[in-house]
Parts: sequence; structure tokens; C-alpha cells
Amino acid sequence: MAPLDTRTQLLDAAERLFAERGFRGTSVRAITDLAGANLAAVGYHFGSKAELLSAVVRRVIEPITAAQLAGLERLGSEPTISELVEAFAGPLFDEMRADTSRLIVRIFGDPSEEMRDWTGSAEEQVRDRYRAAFARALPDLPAEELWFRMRGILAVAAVDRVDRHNQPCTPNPTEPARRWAVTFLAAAMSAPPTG
Amino acid sequence: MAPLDTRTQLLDAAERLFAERGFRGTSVRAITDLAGANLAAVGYHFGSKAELLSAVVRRVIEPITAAQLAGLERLGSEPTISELVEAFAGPLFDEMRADTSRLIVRIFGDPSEEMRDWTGSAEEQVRDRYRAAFARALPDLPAEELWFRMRGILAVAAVDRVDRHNQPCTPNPTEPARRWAVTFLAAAMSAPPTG
DNA sequence: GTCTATAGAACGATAGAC
DNA sequence: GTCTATCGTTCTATAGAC
Repeated sequence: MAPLDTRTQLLDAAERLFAERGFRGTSVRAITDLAGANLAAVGYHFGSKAELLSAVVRRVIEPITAAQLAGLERLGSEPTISELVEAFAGPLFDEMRADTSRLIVRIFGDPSEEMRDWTGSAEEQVRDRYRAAFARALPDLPAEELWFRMRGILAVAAVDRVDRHNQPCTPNPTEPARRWAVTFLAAAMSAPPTG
Repeated sequence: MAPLDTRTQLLDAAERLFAERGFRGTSVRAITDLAGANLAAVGYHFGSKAELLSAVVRRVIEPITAAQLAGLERLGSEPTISELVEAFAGPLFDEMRADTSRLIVRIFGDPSEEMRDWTGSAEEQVRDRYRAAFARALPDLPAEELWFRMRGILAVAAVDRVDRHNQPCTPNPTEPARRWAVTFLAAAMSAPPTG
């Protein structure tokens, strides 16, 4: 029962509060209180509130991109659309608690400096590799429309987990939403080009 | 060139700033400055900053739900999936500037009191009527999965308009995204049940 | 590493003159 | 309806003792 180190407690508290109340709606005091730490601890461990946010986002995104990359490498050389959707969207359900998806949606909708400061080059690379794989599987689809559709995958996976209940933190029960999403998105990706 | 009344100027300024910077990230001072009004004008015309937000959201949502309802009533008694998608998702493109969709995404992701205070019973009714119409067109789809898919429509329509460029306020050029969305979503809605 | 104390700035709201 | 002036609160960041 040894308590986690202060740094981790701060990350946990901040992840939860940033998701629930947003960055500007969360005070450093609320974070340190929930973490059982002192007000000055954020400054000591992270430098500023904004850098704490960056650390939180990186910690959330990292396992997702890692799982997406591993899933892509596990596929054969000519994967089906459904397999690609499963490998790309699945980790958004498996590696992210439902309450954390709120944080992702908030980042989506926020163009401000602090929310974009976590320099995610890793998930840009993953996205580009999936884009290339989808392009091979859908040779007739123009690049722009493909890009639209990939952003549709992210939108459905992120937003559809947010509202169901307002508070609970169930990690991953059987999660029918995950299977519904794959059905929904595989059909959507397989549609013929709009032309 | 008569200037609009202060109330409207405040609504315009608040709509833009709430979308760009969020509710908590926008000060009353920033709104009144942009509107060319006095700091006290928000209190006089709306009572408080939170009630100004409610008025902004109602003004954004109203034409969307009205167009969705009109579109539904224009359809025959046995519409196709594609027609239903067009009627439901189309107004999200036609009646909403791309920069305003940011505000919708922020509301999606924010469970706080102020962001839910605009008592939207009108768009709940519209949603329920579309849900019934989709249920008739998709008799084998369980109600829960149908609900998941309808939230998918909202997710794609709202999120997919946010990121393309960061700033511009182009109202509606030819907007290929609208047609891509209907293709994408009609295929997704038509998928057989996950079972 | 952890704490107290506080500086310094910004905020929402409102009273009251015009 | 519009304005000025200001109250009381809350915020982040940090200096400095332990």
C-alpha cells in the first residue's frame, strides 16, 4: 500500500480533472488537493500547469499509438478494410478509459497553444502509415476523401464514448461500443468514392 | 451601415470567442471589447456570462433543428437510409459555419453545468423523430446499436469540420465535406447489425 | 522534495451617476 | 441603455524556510 510517488499522483489527478472540467476550468489547487500534494508541487515537478497538461496528454496518447503501430505490423501485406479499421480504431477503445476520451474530445476542439503543445510526432507517423495502408486497400478513393474518412474514424471513436453516462470510470467491460464502432466504420470506409 | 444593436453584437462576439477559446477561456471583457460595448453590457442584457452562453447556443442550435425537422417532413413515408442521413446531417453543414462547429464540439465534451444549461428540448424531439424513422428503415437493428450510430452521425458532422484550417470563416463554399459525409454515413448506417 | 506565504494579475459582478 | 469605478474573489507562479 505504499503511496505512489507525487509525480504520478499529480498526473492521475490532472488527467481526471482536465477531462472533467477542462484545462482552464481546473485550478492547480484542485489538482494538488486531489493528489494529496502541496500547491507548489506542480511547479516543482512539471514547471507549470501547461507543462503538466503536456505530460498528461503524452501519457494518454502513447499507449494508443503504440498499440496502433503494433496492430498494423501484425497485419499481412494485403489487409482487408475491416482489419485496418479494427487495428486503427480498436486501441482507442482498449487503451483509453471512457472518461479519458473526454480529454481527447476537448483537445480536438481546442486550438489554443497549451492544448497543442505536446508535439505529437509519433501519432502523426502512425496516422501516415495507416493512411498509406488504407490508400492501398482503397485505390480508387481520392486522397482528400480518404483523409476525411480517417478523421471520421477518430471522431466516432472519441465522441461516441463520451456521453453514455456522465461520470463512471468503468475501464473496459465487454464494451459493445467497440464492436459497433468497427461495424459502423468498416462499412463507412468501404463505401465507393463520392465522385 | 447602421450598427447592429448591442445585444446582437454581444451574441456575435461571444459566439466567436466561445468557439475559439472556450467558455472559461473567454473573459467578459474580451467579449465586450470585440463587440464594441461596455463591460457592464453583458450583465444588463443577459444577466451573467453563463446566461449569455445559453443564448448563444440556442441561437446556433435553433436553425439546425428547424432544418432537420423540415427535411424530415419533406421525405416520403418510406425514405431510404441515404435520404434520412442527408436530411439529418445536411443541416449540420448548411446551417452552421465551420468555425461554429468548434463550439458544438466543446459542448459535446463538457459536462459542466453552464454548458448544459440551454435546455434543448427541441432538438431532443427532432432526434427522437429521426430515431423512429431510422428504426423503421432498419427494422433488424437493435435500438441500442441504432442510438450508437446516430451519435456517430453527429460526431462525424461536428468534428470533421473543425480542424481543416484553424481560423477561416468561409460560410459554405461548395463544401465537398458535406457530400463526403453523406457517402460515409449512409454506408455506415446501412451496415448490417453487429449481432 | 515539501512546505508556507505572498506577490501580482485577472476575473465576474454590480452599485450608482448620467 | 450606457458608462465608470470598484469590490471581493480566485488564479498561477515563486521566493525562501525546512
